[in-house]
Amino acid sequence: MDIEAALKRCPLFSGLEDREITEIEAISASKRYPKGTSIFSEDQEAKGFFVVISGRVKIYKLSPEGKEQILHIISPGQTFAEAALFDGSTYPAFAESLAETRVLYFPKESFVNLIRKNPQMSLNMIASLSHWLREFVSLVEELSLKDVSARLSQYLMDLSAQSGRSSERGIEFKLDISKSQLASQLGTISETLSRALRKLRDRRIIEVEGKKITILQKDALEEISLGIPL
Amino acid sequence: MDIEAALKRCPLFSGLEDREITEIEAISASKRYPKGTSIFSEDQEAKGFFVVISGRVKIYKLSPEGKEQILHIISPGQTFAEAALFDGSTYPAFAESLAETRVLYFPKESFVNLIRKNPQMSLNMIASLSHWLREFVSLVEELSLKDVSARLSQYLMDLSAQSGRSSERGIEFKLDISKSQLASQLGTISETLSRALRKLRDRRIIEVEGKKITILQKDALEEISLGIPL
DNA sequence: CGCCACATTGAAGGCAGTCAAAGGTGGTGG
DNA sequence: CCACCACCTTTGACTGCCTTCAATGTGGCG
Repeated sequence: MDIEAALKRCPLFSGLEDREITEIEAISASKRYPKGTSIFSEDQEAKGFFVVISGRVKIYKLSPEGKEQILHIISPGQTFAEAALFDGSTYPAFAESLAETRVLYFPKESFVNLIRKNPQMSLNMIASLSHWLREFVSLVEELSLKDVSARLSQYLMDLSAQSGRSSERGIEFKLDISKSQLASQLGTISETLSRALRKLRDRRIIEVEGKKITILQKDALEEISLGIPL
Repeated sequence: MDIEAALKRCPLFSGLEDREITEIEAISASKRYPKGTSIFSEDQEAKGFFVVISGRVKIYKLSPEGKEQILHIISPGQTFAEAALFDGSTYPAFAESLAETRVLYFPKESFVNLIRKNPQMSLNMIASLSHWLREFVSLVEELSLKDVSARLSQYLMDLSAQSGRSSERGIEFKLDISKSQLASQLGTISETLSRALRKLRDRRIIEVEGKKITILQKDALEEISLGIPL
């Protein structure tokens, strides 16, 4: 993955001149993290923010007992920890690479200056933060108002819409993370996720083969995702 | 409550000239909602955003079965629905007045123009969104990783820090919303909240008299809020 | 081939939600 | 001023979803 290509398809930098992109690149530092490396920890001082070039990063919280709640998984071209630069002085969660990952790192000071000088970037930042906010509203809604089956169904619907391809049996796609990580993202644990998947399988709504999922009854899955009782 | 006073202590407009404040006021419309009035509904087209002048507004989600999750309660001087203007075209939740409420309403188009022209306001908006984001991270953490007692204790600690006064028995303050609304904000229902309060009372950690709370053992309350088992 | 992390399944227990009923409170109109 | 009513709050009994604990299965990789 090329650095400039990643920057250009990053919403935060869209609508900028090549000249400006070059300027932006100039204040950044490239960093590399092997799989499973901590990028920053909760409450650590927020000295900069990140753009993922390749690999993937999970942003998560931990309970005192060690249960993990994934807030978001960041893919190439996406940014993270922007908000930490503008409110408070620490990162609000943990960040860890899920695979070998390359990022661009932007030190707080120079990036804030850049934004001050560049109205277009301000607007992009507002759009980006607004989008994050909407995602968090969804997450809160799901955690508070829906059961695990509904959350799982929603996730499967979303993933199928974005990476599914129809086969003769239904819509087919692969989970892009391990099932225990998926459990963390859905606010539950792997045992419960396993049982929820099995229930959907037993009712012939989906098929599961390792990471491969086939949606057999899209309508039924959607109903469950909306929280309509079984 | 005076309109100009409310605008001036609104973080979104801080650092602006009086001239600019006047300009801002010019594009807004004043609206009044009796207690319990819907201001907008989920999925309704987002045509503007709001500043609360007086009264209070709850932003909330509803489950299909009618359970309510309050996302935030907005007090005078605070804004809401800004993010809806910059991502997607609909409001992501419901808004309803908790008391007789006056707001300033800013139509989307003219407000977006204002922001485009005013870099300081862009920065304020970024700060404001970043702050919201941090609050939502906390909410997700609490809902997913903490039990009702911990969430309640956290809430009481926060409220006591902001409006408590020490008496001879402990730190005293009043709940600023009804207990059923508090339950909704904590992601539970009034029966469960009632039992959680009773448990704290039985253990002589707090005293409860209607809306009046006295914290007798701050240390114990803090431990519970951190999720340390009883 | 054997290890190790991931995944699945079963049994048991707990926290919180549901249902139902009784007590309390504030506001309104007679 | 008081009585009534609507709404909020509390309590009890019960249910159920999810977690915990424990054990077994499985697949990829050195």
